[in-house]
Amino acid sequence: MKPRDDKKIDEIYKATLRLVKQKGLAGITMNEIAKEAKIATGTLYIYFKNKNELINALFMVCRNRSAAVYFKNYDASMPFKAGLKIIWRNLLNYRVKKFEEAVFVDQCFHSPFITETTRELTKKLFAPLFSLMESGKKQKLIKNTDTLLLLTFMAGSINETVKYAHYSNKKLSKEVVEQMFHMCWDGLKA
Amino acid sequence: MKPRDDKKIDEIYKATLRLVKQKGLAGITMNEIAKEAKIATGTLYIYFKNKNELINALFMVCRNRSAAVYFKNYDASMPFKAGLKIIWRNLLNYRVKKFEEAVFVDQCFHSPFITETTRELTKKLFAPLFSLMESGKKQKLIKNTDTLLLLTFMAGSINETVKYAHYSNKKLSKEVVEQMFHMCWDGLKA
Amino acid sequence: MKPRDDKKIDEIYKATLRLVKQKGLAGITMNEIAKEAKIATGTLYIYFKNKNELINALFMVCRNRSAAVYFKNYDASMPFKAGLKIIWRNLLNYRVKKFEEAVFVDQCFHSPFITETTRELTKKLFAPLFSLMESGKKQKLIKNTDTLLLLTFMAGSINETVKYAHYSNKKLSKEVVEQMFHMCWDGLKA
Amino acid sequence: MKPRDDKKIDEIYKATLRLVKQKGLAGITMNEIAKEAKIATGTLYIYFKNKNELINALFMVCRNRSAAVYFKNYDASMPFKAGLKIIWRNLLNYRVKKFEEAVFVDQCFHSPFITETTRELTKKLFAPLFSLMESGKKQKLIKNTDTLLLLTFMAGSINETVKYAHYSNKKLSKEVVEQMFHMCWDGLKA
DNA sequence: AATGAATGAGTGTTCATTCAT
DNA sequence: GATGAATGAACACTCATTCAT
Repeated sequence: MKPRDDKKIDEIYKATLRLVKQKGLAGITMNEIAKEAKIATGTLYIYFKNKNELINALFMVCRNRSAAVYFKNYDASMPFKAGLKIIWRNLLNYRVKKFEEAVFVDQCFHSPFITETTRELTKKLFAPLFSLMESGKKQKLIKNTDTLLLLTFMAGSINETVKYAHYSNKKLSKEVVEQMFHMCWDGLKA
Repeated sequence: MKPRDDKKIDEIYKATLRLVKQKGLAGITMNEIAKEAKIATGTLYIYFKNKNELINALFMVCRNRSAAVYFKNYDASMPFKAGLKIIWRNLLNYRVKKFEEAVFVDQCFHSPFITETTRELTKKLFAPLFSLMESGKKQKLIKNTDTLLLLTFMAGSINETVKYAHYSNKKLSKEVVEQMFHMCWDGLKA
Repeated sequence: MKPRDDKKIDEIYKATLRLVKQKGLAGITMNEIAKEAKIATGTLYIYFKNKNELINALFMVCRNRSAAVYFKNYDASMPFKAGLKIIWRNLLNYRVKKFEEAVFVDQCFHSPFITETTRELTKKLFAPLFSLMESGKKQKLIKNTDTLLLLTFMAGSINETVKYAHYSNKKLSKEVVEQMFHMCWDGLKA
Repeated sequence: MKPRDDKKIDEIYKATLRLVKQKGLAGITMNEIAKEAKIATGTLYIYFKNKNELINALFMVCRNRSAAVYFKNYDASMPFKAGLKIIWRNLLNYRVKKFEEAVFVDQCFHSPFITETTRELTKKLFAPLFSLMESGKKQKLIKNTDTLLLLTFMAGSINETVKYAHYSNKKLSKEVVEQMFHMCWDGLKA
């Protein structure tokens, strides 16, 4: 017997991400995904019930992966600014290194593929970041503003900057990254 | 091919924007657009050669409209911070009021519909904003960082915040808007 | 404007019947139906939402048509045997002349296409035949057996005979038809 | 290719009959058959070269089985009516007890699966019934009509009645069966 | 022999586009 | 110009069949 191959699932995911980056969610077909993943069309349907489920599954995988990465090297007992910088850097690194995943996730939010339940599950993943900000506020280190607004401010500047860097083919040098964090921190700090 | 029933063209645009917001670029068909615009499918093809051209035309319309709005009430002779605040507010207002347009434009960037030339045309529209930032840097009012990085920082926080507010059904109160600008300014300032 | 063409529906029906007779319900594809009806595949879907609805609609058309034919030249005031003979002959003629329809209807009963509601609607069409048998029983002209059993007996012999004649390429001569009715009548009569 | 695991072949046959009764020949797949028979898809192809051969083999099995049953307890030396009644009853019993087989065989006649040779083989099985009728005619006990017509008349009323009873969920009581034979006999007799 | 994953031609269905009215 | 029926290539998905284990 030929066992089900988990590597194949990964190939499918990779193929999908590559194609979405190239042509957007709007432009992908199941046939293309299969070809890109070097399997037959039918094989796709062994691993995923249909296109919808493939997209949703990949969406959740991306979200989970990113959440896992965000808190790498982070420890809740760190001083606030140090902890924030680590997470900030993780966020940036993730979006730079896994640019395709980031693009895919962004595209999904306004697509008919993502179900409401998938959308909601995603919120739960970022709780630790929320706590960090709350503690920053308590310590009067950052502005006493709505926590989600603070997070959005931080995320927004990262996301947009990474997009800009990617499409203008500029590498984010150490200096630029430091400048970026500097801007972000100045914006947040009390 | 393009007669002057501008009302009809506008209906088509509105219909498209409404649908893209609902279902994403991936999910709309020419038939749906026609139905939503209350015209026949064939009529669509009197006003636009094909789907591609419809999307591209609408993309350019949105970009032009937004560029026009960005510099409302702005005058290059204003003091830097006052000018910046006006533009900043215009940007925010545009994205809040014309949320559908913003979503559409964002979706287009990673779609097979937008041609490279359309993509490039869009850059030219924001020259005045570029100049403003340069002047701010000369006056040592803001950080001496790559101008595009500064712009991206500003735009990113606005975009993400508006999205957050929209999807969480929160209105951006005067206070919140002031706080947002405060964060942005603190981030930029020297 | 090109109006919707009722002739086309008829062409589709005819094509379907022809194909079902040739290859059975199991073997038909929408493409074949379209080709046989000399229209494009997509056109099929203007007139019928999907394969299921096409089959169901045709099923009902056949049943209605047959019900209409069964009672041609029949009048409830006729003497019982005369009336019965007319209906009997109508049944026979229908199944001979519209053999394709009869085959189609038979095939449908055990198919996944026919919905329960379609199946039930069909029962209502044969009420007059039911009344006739009841009256025959009251006049003690035919056996005092369950009416549906009498009807089934009559229908069964007709159906099977027509099939036999068709597949063995035998024409049902006047004499044979008389013999058949004779057998049927002898079977029914008290 | 065909090893002797007769149990497995039997399971496959049973599974097929069950499914055909449920969804018709049109609706079954090899996968479903395998699942219903509790074997792997590939195993199906060890026992049958392809779908066609499976259906044809099952068709022949059904025909042979039925032919065997038809003449149970029958002896050519019996008086005509007694012999006929035995066979008649066997036919009825078979179609009641093996309703699934009967449905399957009926469906096969108009399917692309059954080959012409299979169709022809089937005729040979009913020779004894043919002889019986001929002898009945010689003894002037039954009508002097085409023998196949007489047989068809008999078979038709049985088939249709069993279908009717099955789908209306009525059991055929001893009385009803007697009435049915009475009708059949009256129809046949000289 | 038995398994069920893998295949890809073929299915039902959709949809950008054309065309007769 | 306006309509919406007609088209057929292309899509999502299925399924008879094969094949590696």
